[in-house]
Amino acid sequence: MSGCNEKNADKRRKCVLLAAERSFVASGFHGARMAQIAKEAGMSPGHIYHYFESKGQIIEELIVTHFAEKVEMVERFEQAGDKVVDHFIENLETNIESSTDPFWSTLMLEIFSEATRSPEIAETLQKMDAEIKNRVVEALRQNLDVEDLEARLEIFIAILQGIGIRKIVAPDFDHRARIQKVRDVAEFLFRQDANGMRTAEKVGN
Amino acid sequence: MSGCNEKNADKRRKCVLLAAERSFVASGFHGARMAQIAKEAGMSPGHIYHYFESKGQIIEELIVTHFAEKVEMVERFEQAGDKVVDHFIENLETNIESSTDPFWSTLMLEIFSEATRSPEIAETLQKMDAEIKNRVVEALRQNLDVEDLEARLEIFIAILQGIGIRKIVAPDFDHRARIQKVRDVAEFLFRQDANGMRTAEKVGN
Amino acid sequence: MSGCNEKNADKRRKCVLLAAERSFVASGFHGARMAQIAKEAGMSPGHIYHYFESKGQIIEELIVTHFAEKVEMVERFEQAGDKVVDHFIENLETNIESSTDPFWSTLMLEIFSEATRSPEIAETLQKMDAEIKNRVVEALRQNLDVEDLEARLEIFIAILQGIGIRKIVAPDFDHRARIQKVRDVAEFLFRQDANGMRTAEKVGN
Amino acid sequence: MSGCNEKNADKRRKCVLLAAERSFVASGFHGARMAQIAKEAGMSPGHIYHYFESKGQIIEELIVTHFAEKVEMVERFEQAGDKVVDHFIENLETNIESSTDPFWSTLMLEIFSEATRSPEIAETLQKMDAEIKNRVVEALRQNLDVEDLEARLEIFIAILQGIGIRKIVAPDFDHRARIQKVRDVAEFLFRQDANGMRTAEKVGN
DNA sequence: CATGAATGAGCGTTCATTCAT
DNA sequence: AATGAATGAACGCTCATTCAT
Repeated sequence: MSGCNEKNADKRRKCVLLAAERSFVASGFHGARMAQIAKEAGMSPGHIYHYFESKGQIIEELIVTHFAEKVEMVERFEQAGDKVVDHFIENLETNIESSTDPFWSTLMLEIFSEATRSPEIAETLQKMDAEIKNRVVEALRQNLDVEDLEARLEIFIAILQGIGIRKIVAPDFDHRARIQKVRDVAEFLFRQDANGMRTAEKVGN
Repeated sequence: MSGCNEKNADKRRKCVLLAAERSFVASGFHGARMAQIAKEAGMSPGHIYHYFESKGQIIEELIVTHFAEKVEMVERFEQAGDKVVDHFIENLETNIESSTDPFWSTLMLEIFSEATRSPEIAETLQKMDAEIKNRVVEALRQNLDVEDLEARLEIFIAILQGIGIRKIVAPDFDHRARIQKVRDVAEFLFRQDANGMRTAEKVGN
Repeated sequence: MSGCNEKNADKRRKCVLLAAERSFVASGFHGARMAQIAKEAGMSPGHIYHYFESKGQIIEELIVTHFAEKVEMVERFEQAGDKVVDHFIENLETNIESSTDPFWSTLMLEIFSEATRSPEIAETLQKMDAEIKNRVVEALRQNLDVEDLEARLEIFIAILQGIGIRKIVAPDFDHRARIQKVRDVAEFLFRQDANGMRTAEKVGN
Repeated sequence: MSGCNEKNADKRRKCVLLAAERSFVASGFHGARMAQIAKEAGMSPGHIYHYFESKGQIIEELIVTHFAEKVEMVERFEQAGDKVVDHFIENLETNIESSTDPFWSTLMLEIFSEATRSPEIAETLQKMDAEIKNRVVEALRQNLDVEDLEARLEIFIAILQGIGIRKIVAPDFDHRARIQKVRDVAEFLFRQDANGMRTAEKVGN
């Protein structure tokens, strides 16, 4: 389909990863054929094995790469100092988009699905997920109850991952409305006053 | 393993569906073998084709069945009249549990994953999802802005589906804390005062 | 080529072994293709895997079977009591033929060749060879020096195995002359008088 | 591993043959990969095709070379005049060793094995074997019955080739004992007195 | 002369599906 | 209705060989 006329070996390798990614999104890990990936990468099936030992290795590398990108995203938050929450909510749309574009959603679905039956992939997944969460908690902790923060973050990540699924299951739904609502929930979850004051209100009831 | 000595044809058929379900949860749609399903159902591989035309048909039927169960759940809500939200939030834990137990999560993950590559399954999925959402919106609409309600519901479903993933990715996280936080968000999203009064508060700011 | 219309599973299995044997003789262990074996056995390639786990398993079973036949041959000797040597030399031609027909020679060559690089096959081979030799030594030991007997037997087996090769390398050589000469050497090696007493007796002639 | 920094084309060519030989002994004709041979020869896989048309050609040339060495060995016998047999038996151990060291045995096994499925290799093998035998017969004929001599030689060669196999199949057997016994058989086969005249002369002793 | 990236036919094997019984 | 032996197309992967540089 697309090919890639790079000559540099590293770039050719990256080429295969990109081709594999496209194939996996289109057909799933099991559905995508090495021949399809090869065609997509503009090389022969056999040559892929110069860069990767097996189809499984390509999948694993794709997973690791994807999580590394998420970690980078988190690192950008960390640099926001005590304005983390503001920075986070301001850039919510971008973050949601990067976490849930159909491409990644589909890939993540494959990964999650694969994790339910491959202990190795499950372990990789859990480790990476834990690292990201810990870093975010660290960035957000400030003067808040860490345990409660973790729970709020857990739900927020559930929303992000759930949104990825929603885009597949309900592709016609107005995505701007979706994001706006996520923003409301994010404010509810992370604004200091969102939790602190709520209790007070309840007292008022 | 389990088998099923039913003689009635319909029950034998259901037997296959249950066996397939167990196999799919254990090994995924692609990983589960017809031979495995047959063994689990206590019949020969060939005989499954008396009840189903193909493996794909079994999968499709399983999806339809699963959504029919969700519809039933929704119908129970509908009978709660104007106490829908109270009823819904009171039973939140049960609902979350039934929507996200590992068994269903895994199956749903398979279904979502399959939907990304099978247009027929994607269509089935979207239709059923839309029906459920419409029914819930209908039950909840009362005196609220329907468009906004749809968005809030969309996010809430995203949370439910996301929680299913979270249980797989972060199995060690305290699930009670997770549910408690979902309850908070549900209250934030659906309590009349949660949105109506919030505005007032904001005005107060 | 030949096929085999057996219905009995055990016989179908044997069918595959025979077909594989023919294929291996014709093309070697590596040269023979599963498709060729399947065709020869009169079944589909896939069906072979109902009877055997892999090509390697077929090879291994063939080797074990072959050696079992050799052991049976040895057992017939054991029953000859103190007439072992006479019985052995009288039936020399039959024994040589059964040990060196082109079919077995070729197969053994494959086995030996394979043994040089597969430790498992080498071990199987060495164990079986040792068992056969021990049994023969036991049968022949009588009142003779066992150590020397072992050496003579070793050379005799070398001749048998060498003859197998000769039939491949020098197929035009008069085989009767070959056998006659082996008989002379066998007499030289195993007749009680052949070593030690020989000279004296022959003098008596 | 070893490489070879020769610049002379002919020597580079020989380099490849030696590398191939080592690879074939280690992994067999089928097991050895062109890449392995290339690495061993210290050049690129592609460059091997400057010297050889194919892997098969390397194998064939190796066989021819090996037999040429045997011919040289025979030529040294020829120069011994009427002391051929004495010379031959005196040097028996050396000859056996050079004919049956594990390196050559393994290679010969590969060659014999290959001959069973490649008519060209079989023909080459048969021609060279015939030439060697004829030359030896010529050297030994003296005053003996040629036909019988050929048969005795045939058996002796069978022993040599069989011994090569024995070293693989029964590596723990005392090799000195093996050689001593071969010497006995060689004397039995080739000493003028060994057949017919033997008895009388021995009496004379 | 020399490289090594690239090819692609072909291998062993799997498994949804069929069909004789 | 029920079996399970049988099929065969298609997969992931290998490796002798080619060829642009």
